[in-house]
Amino acid sequence: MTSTQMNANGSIVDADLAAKPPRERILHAARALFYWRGIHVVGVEAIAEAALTNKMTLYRHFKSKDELIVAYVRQLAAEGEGVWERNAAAHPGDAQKQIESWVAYVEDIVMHKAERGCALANAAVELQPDHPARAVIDDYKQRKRERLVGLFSHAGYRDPDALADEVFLLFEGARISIQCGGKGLASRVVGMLRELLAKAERAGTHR
Amino acid sequence: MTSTQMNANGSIVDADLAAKPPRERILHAARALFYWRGIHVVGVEAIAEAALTNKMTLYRHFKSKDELIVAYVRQLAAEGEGVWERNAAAHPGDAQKQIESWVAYVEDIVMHKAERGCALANAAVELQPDHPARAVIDDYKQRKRERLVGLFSHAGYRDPDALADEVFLLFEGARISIQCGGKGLASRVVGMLRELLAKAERAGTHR
DNA sequence: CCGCATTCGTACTGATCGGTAACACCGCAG
DNA sequence: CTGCGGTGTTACCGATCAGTACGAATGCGG
Repeated sequence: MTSTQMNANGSIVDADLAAKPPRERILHAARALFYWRGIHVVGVEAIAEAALTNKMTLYRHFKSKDELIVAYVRQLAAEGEGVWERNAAAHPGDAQKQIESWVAYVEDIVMHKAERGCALANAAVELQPDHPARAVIDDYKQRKRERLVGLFSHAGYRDPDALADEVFLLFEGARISIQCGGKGLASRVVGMLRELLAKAERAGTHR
Repeated sequence: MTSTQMNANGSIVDADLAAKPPRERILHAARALFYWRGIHVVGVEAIAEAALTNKMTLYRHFKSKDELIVAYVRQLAAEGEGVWERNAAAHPGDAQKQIESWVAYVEDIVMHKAERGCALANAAVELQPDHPARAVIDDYKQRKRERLVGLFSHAGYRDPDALADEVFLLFEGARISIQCGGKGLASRVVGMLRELLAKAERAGTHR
């Protein structure tokens, strides 16, 4: 985890960024600009500039802007997977603890991060369905739902599929609602998730 | 309600479109192209062409592309409001029937329309937070939630605010999930809504 | 120290963007 | 018929887009 931050203007605040290899810098800059400003409104020149390099170097590492977009989306998906794996490693065999940890993670996301919503969902909105990055996004979202199902199943919930659907949709709805309507609505999703899980657990145990 | 349709390619299939005044045609074309392809990737020339006119006429009716975007968003919001008002007029004083009608409307949306998600949410994703259209979107989403609260309140549900939040987030999550992951997940939202309302109603009545 | 391959930066290409100027055209009122 | 507002057409503007040619700089093995 780096200490890199970016304000809404897109200017990068990262002291040790210059020390990293160019490809990493470019991906880093693309990530921030794509997220905060949008994929199609950001030109490759702006990305190269934010990465403390130039357009030529960018095209030496990425064949085209589309390929950079795919790399951007892949990076996001890989980080999301990493969160799940670290969570599983932190509480091995304890699905209930993993769930609680995930809810805390969601709380952090909704309250302090993701002020522009889910980067992958935003990318899906901006990209045509046949764009190669869309497959990455769809796979990630599906795998995320499957992880939820597996978690709820292991934790002994009744009907883990339905529970995962509901949790998934609530989370997605919260993230998309952050940018149209503010954080107030989305911040209540954590309480809803906790209550939903508590009720569902009872439904599974008092059979 | 017109019989206008548009395929994913953006070609307009509307016989009596040529008879309408230019401004209406332009808005009509912009709506389809903005929704299916995205706001920033569609140029004004393509819009004018789809509207069976040219760029000059477009700029005679809209000062700039940004103003056209605002008009596009306003049109969407106005239609959404119209649905609510017609629903209220169809079942005057009967909040429960209005809720059921709304759920059926959601089912229709999720199952047959909105294959690219909510047009207003997509616009919010594409536009910067300070774009004038964003205020229209935020207002609409907030009013929509307030309508849900009012409906649930009149129908006698306990804690209509919390219920409206949950319903709202589920619906928003379903719409954003249509385009990343397919219709399978989103189609289950209707059952979740009905079950959620049934449970909440019981909670309000067996006090 | 030199030689060489890789990387970098300037400057460019053709295309397209949003937006405009100038003018021909059409229908309609008088 | 003449005038006139709205529409259509063509050409253009400066800016910016994705992508590239090519020389300058650079690091590194010898």
